[in-house]
Amino acid sequence: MSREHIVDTARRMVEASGVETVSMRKLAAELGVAPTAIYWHVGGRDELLSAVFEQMLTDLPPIRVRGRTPAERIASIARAMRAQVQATPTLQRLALHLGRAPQASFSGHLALGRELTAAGLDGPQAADALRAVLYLMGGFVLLESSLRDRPPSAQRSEDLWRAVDDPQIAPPLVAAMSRPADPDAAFEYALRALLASILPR
Amino acid sequence: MSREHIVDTARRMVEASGVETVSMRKLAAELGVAPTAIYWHVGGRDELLSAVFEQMLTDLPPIRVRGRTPAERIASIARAMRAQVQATPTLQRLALHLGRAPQASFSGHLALGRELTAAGLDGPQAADALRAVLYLMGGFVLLESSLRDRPPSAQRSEDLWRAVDDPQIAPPLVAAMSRPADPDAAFEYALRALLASILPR
DNA sequence: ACCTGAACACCGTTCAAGT
DNA sequence: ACCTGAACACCGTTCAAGT
Repeated sequence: MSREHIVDTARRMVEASGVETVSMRKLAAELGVAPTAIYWHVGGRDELLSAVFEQMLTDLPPIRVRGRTPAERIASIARAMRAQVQATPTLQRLALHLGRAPQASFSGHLALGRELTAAGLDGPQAADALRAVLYLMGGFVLLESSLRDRPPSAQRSEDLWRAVDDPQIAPPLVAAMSRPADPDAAFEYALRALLASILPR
Repeated sequence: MSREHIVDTARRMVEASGVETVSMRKLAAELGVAPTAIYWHVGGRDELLSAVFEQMLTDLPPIRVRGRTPAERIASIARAMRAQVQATPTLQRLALHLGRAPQASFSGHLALGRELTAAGLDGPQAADALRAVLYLMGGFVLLESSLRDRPPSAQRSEDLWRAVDDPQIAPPLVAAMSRPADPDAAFEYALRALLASILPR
């Protein structure tokens, strides 16, 4: 019944069934202990979740940079960050819940900073570029996750498009929007478009 | 004690203090009635919130399109959508909670479809472009809102940057990242960069 | 038709009491 | 030092009973 054992158990529960469903009482039952015993070792619920978050952070592998040109290397970082976020949905939900989203991806921020410096960008312009890439990546994964763990009653954008009959919109466009999006392709498209405008050539 | 009166009261409460804090019991107290009376008129909590969502949707003003060139007009739609989302944070939180985010911004989707058609784009390429703009806009506002209503304990990305000491990152870039971001400027920057690559010229 | 009251199965957290 | 039990102030929802 150490603090370590409690945090480990909480982490297993969070990873198995999500942040929301983990309660102090269920955790206590899992530990075979009274709910109030937990408060002696860790603080309240949010302090416990913070400890879980910190533990998961240390297990995060570093971001690997690939490619030769600056555009390739920056794109590879953005892809790696997105992949890491997608591979650790629980960590991301925790980060969001605790308001520590920046910390969960900060090693990627630094990697982007290094590549932009190497590409010859500097100062406010480099910061604009860095933030643009971060916003694009972060926005994408946030959107994707909010689409993924939607409630059962959720509507899909495709279904709304299928009912569209607007003479000012080309029918092939309506047809294309009525098919499910390929998020990977959409991300590649937007990322390339952004980087093409951002980087000096 | 009509269904209408209940939904109106729930809406006032949601707008005043957020989705999470509205409970059936508090709403009942506000109505001067037993909690269980609500169930006769509307269904459970989520059905009630759906009714509030639908009522708020009908009050949404249409998206206004400005500018002469396709790039200007598309940019104006993206800006208007972002402004509308920012002006209706309660509606957006409701949409997210209920999994109806697409519906909350669909008039903007259609406006983009019309402008891309007018710009001569069509089929899958137009759909790629449309989705890229939507993802950029949606991602931005999601990120901004998750930064805005962060818990009191939240860290800011600027504070993390202030502690950075990496010889491979130019000091002026570190300094720029240590200052708070201007979200409006970042959005304009990313939007322009994206549109410059997307639109045929 | 419409509302109440009791009840069920949950929450997080505090705090005095035990060992 | 570490744990329990009772208690407080909450949840959403069901359902028999009242008028």
